[in-house]
Amino acid sequence: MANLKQQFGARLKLLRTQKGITQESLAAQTDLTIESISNIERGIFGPRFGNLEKIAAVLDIEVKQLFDF
Amino acid sequence: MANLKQQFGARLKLLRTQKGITQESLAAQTDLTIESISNIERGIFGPRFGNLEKIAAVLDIEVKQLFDF
DNA sequence: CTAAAAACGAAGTTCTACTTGGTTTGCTAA
DNA sequence: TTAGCAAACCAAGTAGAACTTCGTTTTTAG
Repeated sequence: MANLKQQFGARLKLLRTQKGITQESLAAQTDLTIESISNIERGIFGPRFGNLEKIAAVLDIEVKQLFDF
Repeated sequence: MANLKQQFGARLKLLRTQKGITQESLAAQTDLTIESISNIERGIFGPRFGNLEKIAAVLDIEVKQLFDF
């Protein structure tokens, strides 16, 4: 796969769907918009460190697992 | 340890020193300034995804290892 | 079929990574 | 002592990516 953003996005999408939660739910719990979650999952941009923490917390995983690909 | 930036910075510093390379050398190879590397290692800010890739490449490790703490 | 979930686009805003320039501290060795 | 290197530190400015908003379209699931 091309770049880190895309790999990260695909990994996030997988982990999110495995948890059975929607983009909307993840957005609400991270104080992001659904569009931002969508953009992150599609590799349009990578989240900031603060949001990395929030995302991992909502998914109840460690940050490093988001990069485990 | 407090937050992700600080944990990441400490981890980066450890991996860099283990490789025996200076902040200046890392900065040059990543097209960042030495001050930016210093700020990252001190947890002042977290690098963008593009620079995450560069840093991991210079250290010859996978990105996830930078979050392995 | 239909409704929900998500992709997608464009344009604007906000945030913070990153820079620049400089001073200071700590370490090591001559 | 002195020199020299590595890195901490600080303040202020810039750049650009993250993030938003609004709207439309497509995909997926029931």
